[in-house]
Amino acid sequence: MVKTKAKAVECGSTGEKLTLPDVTCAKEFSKLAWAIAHPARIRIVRLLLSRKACVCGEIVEEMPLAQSTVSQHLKILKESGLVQGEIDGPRICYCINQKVLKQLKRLVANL
Amino acid sequence: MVKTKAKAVECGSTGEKLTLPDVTCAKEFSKLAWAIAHPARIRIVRLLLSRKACVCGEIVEEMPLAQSTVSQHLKILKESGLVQGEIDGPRICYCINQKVLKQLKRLVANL
DNA sequence: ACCGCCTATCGTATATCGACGATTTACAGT
DNA sequence: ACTGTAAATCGTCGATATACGATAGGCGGT
Repeated sequence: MVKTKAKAVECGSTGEKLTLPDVTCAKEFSKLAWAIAHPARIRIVRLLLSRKACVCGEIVEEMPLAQSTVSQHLKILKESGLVQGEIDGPRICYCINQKVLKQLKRLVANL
Repeated sequence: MVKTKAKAVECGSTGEKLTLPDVTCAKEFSKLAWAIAHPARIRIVRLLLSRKACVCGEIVEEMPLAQSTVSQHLKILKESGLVQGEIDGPRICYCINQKVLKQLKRLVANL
């Protein structure tokens, strides 16, 4: 049921203009927007960007939230594709997926 | 209870970089992201952008949703500031608030 | 003044989010 | 093999989102 879905989203990646107010990519777009539609997740994204990478524990320390809650937000971010986690020794190293972040920026910029 | 809240949000409007992964503006940002975190609302925004302005009835016709549901989404968009509605004769003319849209674009671009 | 159209709001049901503590799983080191 | 740490998952709860039909309000035209 988890399905992580790290599959690269194609929507808008070719740079076309998306002029149609169609259903086109609205779902993928909204999913990405959803990922940053919470203050805690925005903080996490900024944190990851400022440090390039981060283990979960560091994130927990920076936020006034329980570990399990942070883990939930990380899961949402991973499912959106914005964040990816690599097992790096004993811990898990989270980092921003620049490709997806760029896609999000492009989608918003093309609004 | 409606309160439209067209108040200009200051966050990021001066163009500073927002390097801190702080709580700064995370709430305002997430609120804007929230506004487009639903396929139907993205469609509405695109529709409004492609036509410059639009009455509610036209939007309802383009979407597979009940009129009351569309009205709800419009309310959310209005509360976020992204959309504003002006009473134009018998109907209500909705349009994008370019200032807020630009702010959203800036916030995302500065991620 | 009445009627019909357009939009907003109310009330309601269902689904999902957001938060937490408790538990389980994975891995490094002893 | 055992232990301890790190992270994910489970189970639960209240709050909120989403959707709809029904109803209320505003405005033009007859």
